[in-house]
Amino acid sequence: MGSVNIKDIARMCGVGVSTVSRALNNHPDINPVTRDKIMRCIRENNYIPNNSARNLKRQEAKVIAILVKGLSNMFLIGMTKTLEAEIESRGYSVALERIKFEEDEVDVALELVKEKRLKGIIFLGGDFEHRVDKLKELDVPFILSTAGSEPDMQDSESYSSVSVDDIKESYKMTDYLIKLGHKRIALLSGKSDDESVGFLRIEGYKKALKDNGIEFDEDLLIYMRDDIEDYSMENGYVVTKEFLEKKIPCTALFAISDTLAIGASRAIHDAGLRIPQDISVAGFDGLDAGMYSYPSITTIAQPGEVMARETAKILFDIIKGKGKHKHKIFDAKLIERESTARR
Amino acid sequence: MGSVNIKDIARMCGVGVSTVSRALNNHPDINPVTRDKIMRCIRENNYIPNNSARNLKRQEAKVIAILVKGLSNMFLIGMTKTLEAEIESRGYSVALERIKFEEDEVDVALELVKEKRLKGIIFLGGDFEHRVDKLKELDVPFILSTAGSEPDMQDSESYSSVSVDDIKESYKMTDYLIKLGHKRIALLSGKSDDESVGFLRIEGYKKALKDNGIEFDEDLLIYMRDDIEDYSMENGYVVTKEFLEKKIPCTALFAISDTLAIGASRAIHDAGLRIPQDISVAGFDGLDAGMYSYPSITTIAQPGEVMARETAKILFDIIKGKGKHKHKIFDAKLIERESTARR
DNA sequence: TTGTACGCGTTATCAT
DNA sequence: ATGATAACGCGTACAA
Repeated sequence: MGSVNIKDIARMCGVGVSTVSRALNNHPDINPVTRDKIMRCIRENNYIPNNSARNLKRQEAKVIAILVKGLSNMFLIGMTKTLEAEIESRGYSVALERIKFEEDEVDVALELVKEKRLKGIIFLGGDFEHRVDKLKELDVPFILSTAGSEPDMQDSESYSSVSVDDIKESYKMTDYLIKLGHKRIALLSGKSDDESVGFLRIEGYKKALKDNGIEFDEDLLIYMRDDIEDYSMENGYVVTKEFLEKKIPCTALFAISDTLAIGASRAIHDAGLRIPQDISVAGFDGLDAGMYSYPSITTIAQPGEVMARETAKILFDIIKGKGKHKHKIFDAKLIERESTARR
Repeated sequence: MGSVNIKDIARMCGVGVSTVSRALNNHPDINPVTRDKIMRCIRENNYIPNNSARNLKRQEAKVIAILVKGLSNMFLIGMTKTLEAEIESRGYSVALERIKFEEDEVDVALELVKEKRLKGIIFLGGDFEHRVDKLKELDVPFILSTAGSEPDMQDSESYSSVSVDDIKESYKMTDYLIKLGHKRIALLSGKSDDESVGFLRIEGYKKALKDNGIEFDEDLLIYMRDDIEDYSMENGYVVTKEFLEKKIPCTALFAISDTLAIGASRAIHDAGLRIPQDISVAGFDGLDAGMYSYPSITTIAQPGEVMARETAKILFDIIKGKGKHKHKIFDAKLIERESTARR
């Protein structure tokens, strides 16, 4: 009784295995009567088809994999929801896979393609700086969604991408803060060795400073710690606390994620400073968490839903053969909230 | 060139498939020289074994599945991390599966057992009120972790469970608020038809009121909306806003999750009320988010890490045959923070 | 130490 | 409409 299989069902119903298979996959050419008989038998015996065997044998699978880098990224989780809906509405199913920070998303993808006969892959987050060659091994259509928008990656015709312009958006926020009268703006960035999103947002920050005639000050650059979870509130709290203890003068802090900004805000409160009177705080992403914070966090809101829908559209166009690979960049929106004020 | 398989590798190396297989799974009895030759060939040709075929053939798989109900539950995500570490440290690998709210976790489990030859299953969250019979179909050891601790489920000897006593902990918080002088305490609970955690926490709340001679007032019971994501800040915000507009007198609000409490806090601010001076707010779970909020949220902190470690321990004891199924209940800790004050 | 052959549970092909 | 049978790619007993 370890496990009942298709053969057992066939024997019990007095039919061949292929008939059972037909019933299972509601094939057209099968007598409705036998079909019902078989289905009843299946239910009565709690028969569950073995997916490994199915995947092994099946030719085409109508499955799209979504590979998310990091499970705790709320922004990506939100996109996942939209993506799932989009994919399922097209009659495909979703294989959601979570990639740990130390894992290589491309390796996982390669494995998954073999295992599940995927029709397409969506990479959510993650950085692909040095993996472009490896990506080419993938022989199914794939799309990089909200990965760092490095200019040199926009060229390829072998895959698609959807993202915001991290440099531009970071510039936008920095410029906004400067226009509010801030001159000494701390930047709470990624890990010190980040060559993707974190790096790009630093670039935008520097560019905005330069265009406004403000000199870049290394002391105002705060790096995320790599012994604490990436982009966590805790990380934001800890590094901001350390920063504030150095008493480096500044009137604004721009964190490259809302979660970091929330942690930073708390550290600022704990230091006896008021937001935004003593110091303005800004984030990035447009998470709900920033909106329900007190004070609510001024942020660069990425159009997650729109991006997710476009991601699905591009991918399916390619799968259906009615489109080439595209590289699409979306505008994010600066949302002014309570955490920033004129200086 | 769609895909290179083990036979191709064997042919290219001039060896038999079993030798390649041995190299892959670093079997003991294989000549190191041939082994290296094969491994090099494998790398050069980007050969990746097909997991479906492996799962199909393999007898024992050393895989534990973690089935998480709802991807956005921060508390469960935290537990997942600890669980993964515990499982991997024992030489097993993890199959993490996310169950949508409308999906049946038991069905998914049943399927997964067949597909991956699991050694054990950990259910994280979810409610199993009416599925006890279905659970019995599972022929691998499993454990319910932080599912609602219904008394009648503690009996079974066919599975384990780890949880907090929801009634007791809810009682604890309610009693704490009462002792602070609050008499009219709003309860922000689960969906109106919740028969699991939400229901139990209402029970604890009612019991505390009764023991303190306070009459239960239906008007103070706020239900989560089911057209907004469960336990989200947005849900907490919306229902609290509606509640406040009714002007029902109350001096404290106890939400059955920290995320709900954060949303509620924002609604309270928006209504022009101060926390905790005008109204005290309390949560449940002990999330980081509540700690970094301003004001920080008084909460019932579940010992997530300890529970996760114990979950792994119990499960592996059973797998190794050196333990019976257990039902363990942990104490949660009331953490006083800024959001509650004496009346 | 290495190779051959069978079987895992299913779907696809080809008869009937 | 239905049944027998050959794959799918791999691991493993068994033979060499």
